[in-house]
Amino acid sequence: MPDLESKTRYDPAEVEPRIAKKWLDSGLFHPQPEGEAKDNYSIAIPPPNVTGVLHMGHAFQDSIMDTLIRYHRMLGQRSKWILGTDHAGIATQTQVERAVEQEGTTREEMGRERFELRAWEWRQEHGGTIIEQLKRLGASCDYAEERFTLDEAYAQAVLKVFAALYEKGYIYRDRYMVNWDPGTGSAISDLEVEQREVTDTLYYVDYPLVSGSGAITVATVRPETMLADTAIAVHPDDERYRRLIGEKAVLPLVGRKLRIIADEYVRPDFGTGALKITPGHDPNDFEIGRRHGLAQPTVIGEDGRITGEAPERFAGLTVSEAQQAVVAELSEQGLIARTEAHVHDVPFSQRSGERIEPLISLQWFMRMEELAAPAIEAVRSGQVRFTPASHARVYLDWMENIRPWCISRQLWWGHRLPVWYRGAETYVGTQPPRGEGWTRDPDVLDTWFSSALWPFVTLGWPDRTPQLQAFYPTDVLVTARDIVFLWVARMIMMGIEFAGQVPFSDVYVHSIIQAPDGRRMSKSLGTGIDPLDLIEGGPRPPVFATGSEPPGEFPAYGADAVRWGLLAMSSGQDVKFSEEKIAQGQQLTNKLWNASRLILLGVGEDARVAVNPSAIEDRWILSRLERAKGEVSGRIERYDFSHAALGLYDFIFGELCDWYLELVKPRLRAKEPALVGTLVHVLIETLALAHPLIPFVTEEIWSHVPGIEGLLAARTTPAAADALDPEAEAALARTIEAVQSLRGWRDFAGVRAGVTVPARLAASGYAATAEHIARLGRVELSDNGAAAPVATVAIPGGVVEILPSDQLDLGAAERKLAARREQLRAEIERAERKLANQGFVAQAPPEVVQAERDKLERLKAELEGK
RNA sequence: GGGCGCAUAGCUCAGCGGGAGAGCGCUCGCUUCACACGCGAGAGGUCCCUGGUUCGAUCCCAGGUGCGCCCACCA
Repeated sequence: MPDLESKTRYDPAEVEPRIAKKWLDSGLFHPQPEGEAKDNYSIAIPPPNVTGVLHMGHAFQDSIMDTLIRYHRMLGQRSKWILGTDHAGIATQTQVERAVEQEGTTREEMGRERFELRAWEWRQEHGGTIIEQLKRLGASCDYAEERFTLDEAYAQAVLKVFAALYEKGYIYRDRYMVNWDPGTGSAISDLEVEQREVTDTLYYVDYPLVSGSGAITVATVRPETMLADTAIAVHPDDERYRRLIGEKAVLPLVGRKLRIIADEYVRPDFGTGALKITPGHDPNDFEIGRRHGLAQPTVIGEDGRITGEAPERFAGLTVSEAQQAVVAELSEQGLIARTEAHVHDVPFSQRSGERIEPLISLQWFMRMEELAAPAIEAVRSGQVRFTPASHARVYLDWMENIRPWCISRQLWWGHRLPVWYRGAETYVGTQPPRGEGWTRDPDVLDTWFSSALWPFVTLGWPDRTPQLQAFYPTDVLVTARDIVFLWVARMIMMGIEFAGQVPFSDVYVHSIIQAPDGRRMSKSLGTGIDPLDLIEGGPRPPVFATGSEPPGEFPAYGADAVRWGLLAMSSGQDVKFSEEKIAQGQQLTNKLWNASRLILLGVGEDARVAVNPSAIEDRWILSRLERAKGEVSGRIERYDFSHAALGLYDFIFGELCDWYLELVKPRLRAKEPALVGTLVHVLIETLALAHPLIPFVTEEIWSHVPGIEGLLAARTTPAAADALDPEAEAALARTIEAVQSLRGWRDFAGVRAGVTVPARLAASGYAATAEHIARLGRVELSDNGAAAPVATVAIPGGVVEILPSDQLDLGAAERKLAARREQLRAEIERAERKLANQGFVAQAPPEVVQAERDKLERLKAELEGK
């Protein structure tokens, strides 16, 4: 145990690892699965990627969840934070592929079986990192029941769900237009596609008419796809082309004859008003093609190269090579009428960053309407609430227009589809089919398919486990908005369908923390930081540098400071990362540490005395503490973490330290028993109040409080709340204002810091606090009625008259006083004008009018005093 | 093309019908026996613009400007 007396600074680096171990050894984070979910409290962590490392978004999100979990645990609820990791199909497979290539081989060379083994090894090597980082942050997860989405039991549950949805007819196989990601060599879902603005060349290409009478010109940004054109479309009402409908044109370079068709989809005002139709490589053309019964030739393969369906000279070229070749040939033949630059949105893969190649592919899909219906109702009815509430509408809009989900992925790392084929037969089941000659589908499921089951499969579903009984449904899902559709919506649907209840009653959508320059935090952009570098000290990336200073290093702020700072940053909006807030958190921990030293070293060893407030300031701090408890708790419960954090800070700095501890120092030196009781009580309650936000420093101080046993983290807050004490609050508010006025006057009048000034109190309402005013305002009060005051200081309820003293040089202050008088006159005039306004006096609420009158009186009194 | 949000002190942000606040930064003064990662006192703001509602607008309404995000298959 470090020596309280010698440590004038709180040292998180020494304290935090020690405290973390204490918590882990205590078993506190692993609740027994007892009782009912409605009485217990649980949160399922959004499972981080198994081989990932903690980034700022995690640290932020985990600070929020841990605050909630610790808060509810201290309310006496059995609280479980469900922990685990996600296999993260594409992300992990990509990592392993890279590692394998370093070793001089490739995924293909290794073959599926060996590669999967290598991936499991990779998980062994790198899978524990993020869990250890969570512990360092102080996250009170249930580490004893860590789950993984590829665990045997989890995998079985996934297959069971797949088979059940197949039985219901929701899951089916189809040849359909998909988003092909050439980067990962897999289809991906609509949600994994992002639109990016791109400047392309728009080519105007002449397609000669079969009739020989000229040509029809189409505009395209993808000339290479013309190799798969099957028609030309115009708008039925377009006068320019009406006579051509039904005629044919020759597809250049290929020679195929294309019918000219009419379709309302075509926009007459874009390009030439004639659109080439490529059903195999464009989602819109695909639909048009279906309407008109067109063939769907494919000239771009899944490898991103031109296929044999195109003329031989193009086969094997990459898409961009093919574009060059096609444009060259068209130019040669004089078929490119003109070109222009065209800015438009183009789909890219969020996974690989490569441009999506829309193509027709045989994939597994899932129809969503039936599952969506009750999930829509759950939000409409308020069974699931979003915070901020605006997200509910976005969710509903998306759910009401939900489309089929492409769930198969051409990867090796993941849940392999429980589907086998034999000739024309298809078998779907959690166990392999009996009999010979079956081949299993090579594809795996979209990672989000298994994530969608997270809140109940982690608790043992499909078995009816005590865990499920005790902790499902969970209470709140804490997430960023970028995965509301990908994950949250799907969890709600699957939870209702398979676990029979919504998976959580609240969804808290938190802000996204951006880099200080407003860009998103990203390792590749150099705009990210490792939270551990903030906690333990580490390099400060250039974008985090302040001013023109070189970036240097982060100090070791400690986990509490990082947690508090992140909470203080949170809001409904996206926020820029602010190191100042972390620093403010550090100040708070240090302040609390030192305030506790003052108290604990002051009260001595056997200090547990009953709370028996004897002085007005004791009543005041108890009342203020009660208020702070109410505010901080209320804000945590409303997911308003920044105000919870700032409210705590204000109480500790602005009330406990700045005023109460200063007020009671003389009594503390005298070890007045009544004070000791109150002080220790206030310390204990403050630690408990602060613990969910800054758990380490509070737990450490807790262990120094005499007579205390057990962990603060395990303490449950006594229900009985002390009443507020308005009288004491009002008395101290006056006292504080009076002290501040005196200090202000001193500074203003140039009184040296060490000088105590003789004065006379000519004000009512200070019977209990005159001594405080004298000490903190540094005046010596007397009732010397004879001396004429040399100055007066206005305070609530009267004035303090400053008496002559050779320590004072008031001539130096006269100019300043004149300025103050001017200001007072102006304010008086403003107030008088306002009160002369009949509209104001007649229509404003009486208390507002009265407040204005009081203010005028005060101003006048002060002016007269000067 | 739809939808949402934000513009307040040098910086990051609170506030949201009755003459605006915090942290950091800045200025001045303090070895006041818990803390100089501290204490005390200050300076600093046409609360984006234009109209409207109101006795009164930073706050409500309308329009505008600027910035950001989400959704959407227009070559």
